Amino acid sequence: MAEHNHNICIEKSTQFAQEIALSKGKKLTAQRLLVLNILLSDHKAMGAYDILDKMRDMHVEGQGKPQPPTVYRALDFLLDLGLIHKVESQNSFYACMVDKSQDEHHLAQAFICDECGHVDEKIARRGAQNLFEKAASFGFKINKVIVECRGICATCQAI
Amino acid sequence: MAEHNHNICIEKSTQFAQEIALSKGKKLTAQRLLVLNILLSDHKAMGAYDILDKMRDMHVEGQGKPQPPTVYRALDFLLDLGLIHKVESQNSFYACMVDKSQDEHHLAQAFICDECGHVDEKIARRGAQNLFEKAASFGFKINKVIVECRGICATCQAI
DNA sequence: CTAAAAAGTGTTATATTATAACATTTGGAA
DNA sequence: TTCCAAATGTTATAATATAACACTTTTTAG
Repeated sequence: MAEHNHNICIEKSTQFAQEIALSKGKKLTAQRLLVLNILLSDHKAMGAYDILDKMRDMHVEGQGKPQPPTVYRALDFLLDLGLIHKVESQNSFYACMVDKSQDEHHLAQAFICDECGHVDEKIARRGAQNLFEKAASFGFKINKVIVECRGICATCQAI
Repeated sequence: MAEHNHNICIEKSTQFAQEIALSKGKKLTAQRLLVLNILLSDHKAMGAYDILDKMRDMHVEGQGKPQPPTVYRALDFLLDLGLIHKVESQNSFYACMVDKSQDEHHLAQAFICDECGHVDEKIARRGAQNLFEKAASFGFKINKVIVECRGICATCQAI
């Protein structure tokens, strides 16, 4: 992965998350940042209860352990801001990889490895345009598009 | 909907279902046909438990009422044969609308109305090709593609 | 500054979606 | 006809997600 400096990736994502939250009058609280950082720690899709387990592992003595609503609230918040996305076909979540300062309303295509869970996210301008045109041809008004490619990543094929 | 004769649609779908099951050495039993017919009765996506409720409504006295595994088994069977598809983004199922005798390995694009649940299914040749090429460019091997467009159908917009 | 409102969090319980495990029945093949 | 494989019935439970309400913290208006 010569092209991906992950420290910079995390730093930039966290910083951008702060900015976008502020710009929408929202607060990126400690809990929300924790969930984001768990998802940023590698580019793998994780289930809500896996995230919850990580939060519990990290939890400070003397406090109750986090419960499902805690993680789902943070996930909802991050989804709203577009900082993470859901893999609908496996009920998992991953940190968005697109620099949204460049491209706020993109059609994301997720390429999810069924071996290791790694997610690559690409932008599809032409693909989005085609879908919107096709929908318009029979009067359908699209609100949201989901494109998920399930398969095996290059790394896992090499193993 | 001048273009869609639904009686013919159901008849053809049921007949084709029989053929494809036979050709794969499988049996389209009464239960499986019941689930398929429930989904064919209109082109709406339904949850597994909604289907189960319909099966229970129809159930004959003197027998136990069907349980969740019953409907999930039938759904799995029909999914395997490509006779139905799952809407991953809402855990629902709909009867496939494509004439698969013409086009067995298509990339299906589902257009799901969030008002009425109606599903239109289109085939995307070019879209599929673009996705496979893009995946190949970074060594990703696609096994399955999910494309779901959520929005409002022409009929519901007119209301 | 302070009271009231709003946003966020903690906690318990429960809803929704899906499957495991094992017993029983059915429909053909040997 | 007996045996095998496929299908079904049944009970229990796993996995995913949210409702509801109490409490705390932050923001805002006066």
